[in-house]
Amino acid sequence: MFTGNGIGGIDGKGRVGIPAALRHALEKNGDGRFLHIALHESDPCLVGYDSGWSQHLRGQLRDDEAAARAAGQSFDRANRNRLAFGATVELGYDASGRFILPGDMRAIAGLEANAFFLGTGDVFEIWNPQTLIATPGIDDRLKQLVAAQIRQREGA
Amino acid sequence: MFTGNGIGGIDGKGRVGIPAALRHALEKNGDGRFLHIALHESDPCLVGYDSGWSQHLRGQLRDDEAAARAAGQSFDRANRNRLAFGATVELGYDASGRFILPGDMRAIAGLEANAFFLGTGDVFEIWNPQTLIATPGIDDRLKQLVAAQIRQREGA
DNA sequence: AAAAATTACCCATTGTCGCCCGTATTTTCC
DNA sequence: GGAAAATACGGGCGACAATGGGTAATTTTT
Repeated sequence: MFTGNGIGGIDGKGRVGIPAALRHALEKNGDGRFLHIALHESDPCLVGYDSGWSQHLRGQLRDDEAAARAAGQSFDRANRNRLAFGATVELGYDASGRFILPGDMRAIAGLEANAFFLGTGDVFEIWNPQTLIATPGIDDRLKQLVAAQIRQREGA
Repeated sequence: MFTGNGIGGIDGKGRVGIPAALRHALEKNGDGRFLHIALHESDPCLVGYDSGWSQHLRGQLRDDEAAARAAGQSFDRANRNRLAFGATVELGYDASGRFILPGDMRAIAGLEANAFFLGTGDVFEIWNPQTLIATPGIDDRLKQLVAAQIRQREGA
């Protein structure tokens, strides 16, 4: 379970630090120091999860296909798999919880100096804080939370 | 399992480099430095896989046919088999992961200077990046990934 | 059969990535 | 409040990925 939130810095070498709260959840369910990063379905951010959840996702994909077939519906396997496997990467992180994000993913999420990590239960999201604040439809209290953390970080 | 994606360059001698992420998957399941290349059944790209998967293909086709029958859809077995078994080649690649694509296959996929490799689970696809972006029905997020990688590669 | 082209294999260079260590700052616990 | 642990961050170094070029063996052509 991924709960809580936090800001991880991005250094000059492009290394992104995972806040401790979420890192502990990763190490609990995954094996080794690996995490999976995918594109978010609808919002301009990334999604992260452990290898255990990744296997769960694959099983779900299989079940979905079987269900669609049983119901006589069409199932676009090619495109589902392209997203599920192609637009997902497995990355290793070092002992202090930093991983290197591929440049293309970093560009899509618009990540620069800071990355805001947000636990959402099964997975967590990675945002550019400014982008989150600028995105409509997100609860104001959450935005205030992000703004406060940014202020605190830059104040110090 | 083929996951992730990447761009492999095509040099003046026609050698295509396999990105490391997918190459590792190849070496895990295949024996020796060989890969199988086939034509994609519906899209203007190529399909690649290891020698282990080539043995599973027969069963996969059977399952597909049964599923199509059950769903009341048509299934052109003759042509599926022609594609799956006739239009494939086994190629060797060198120690740094490069192979030489036969001219006809290269022409069909419209490959020029760059080849975009896309993992889709059991197999991976090889695209001309421009073609992928121009092909309808493919998720926008994937197209953004490709575009970002091309930009990054040519920017540097 | 000789010459030319093609292919497979090998070596060298460059740049990047992954891993490790040291250090400063914060948090926790006694 | 002080000690100890944990977190976060910067830098260095080795390994590997990517790319270019060269050479020998095989095939094709003349």
